[in-house]
Amino acid sequence: MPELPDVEIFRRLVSEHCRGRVIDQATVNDPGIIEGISPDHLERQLRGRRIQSAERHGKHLFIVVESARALVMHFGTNGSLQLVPAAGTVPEFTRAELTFSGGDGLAYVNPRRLGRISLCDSVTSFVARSGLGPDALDAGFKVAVFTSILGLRKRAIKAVLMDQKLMAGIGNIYSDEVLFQARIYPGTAAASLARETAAALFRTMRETLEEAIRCGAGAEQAAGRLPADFLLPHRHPGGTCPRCHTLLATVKGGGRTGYYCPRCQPAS
DNA sequence: TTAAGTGTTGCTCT
DNA sequence: AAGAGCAACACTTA
Repeated sequence: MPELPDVEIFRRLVSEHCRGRVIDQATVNDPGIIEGISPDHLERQLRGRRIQSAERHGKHLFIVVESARALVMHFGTNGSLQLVPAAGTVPEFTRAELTFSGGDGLAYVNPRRLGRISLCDSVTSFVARSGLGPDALDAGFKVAVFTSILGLRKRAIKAVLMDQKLMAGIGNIYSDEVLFQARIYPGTAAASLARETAAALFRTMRETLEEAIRCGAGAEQAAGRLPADFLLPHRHPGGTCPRCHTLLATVKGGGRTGYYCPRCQPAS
């Protein structure tokens, strides 16, 4: 679930509720979730430090602390971030937790343990080291860059949108959503899209992601608040197109299933 | 009860 | 060398 819009919601949660707070204690409940640093070391690095800001690049969340280092979080397939009130108990599957001086805290919850937490020196160095492409929603990511990325690829447009090394933030769910909104068949070779079609896709991609964020993204309860023409709530076996009610079709690729409307997104 | 499914990594094969 | 396909990771839900 956590793709760009979902992680952006987490970022705003941290920015609104944790910025300026002093980390009283960092607790690692599951050492398997921590990468490149010992839980002990991580706890020592964070204790007593103030949270400066929350940033995001693609599906990665960065909680920047005053030492100028940042806690990097990836949520895997179903992780989330939840505020824990001072008197509250931590949610099930909490793998790590930050406790603030007021007694309340922030829980990193991840049932399937597919996510990762690490520490980095800066967002830019982490992004460079990981080889991540530009954030799909970054203001500096211009349409000309997008079209040139597509123009070089013979792969399916869906695979290109999901490739974090080409651009960061879009996964299986939102690649389906974006292509549905743009009315493009997911298996279309990226390079075969006309320049104007690619430019329109770029705009649709940004609008769709922004709209998802506006609606609260991710969480199941947000599904009801999404625009009526969103594919997301319908992308399951037996689901029908929110526009023309045609039975949705699926396309396999990269070990996952893509949903699309065979009528609105015909294969050319 | 079996299988699919959200993402990433790393490996093999073409 | 790009790109396709697969298994692995752990667990829930249909």
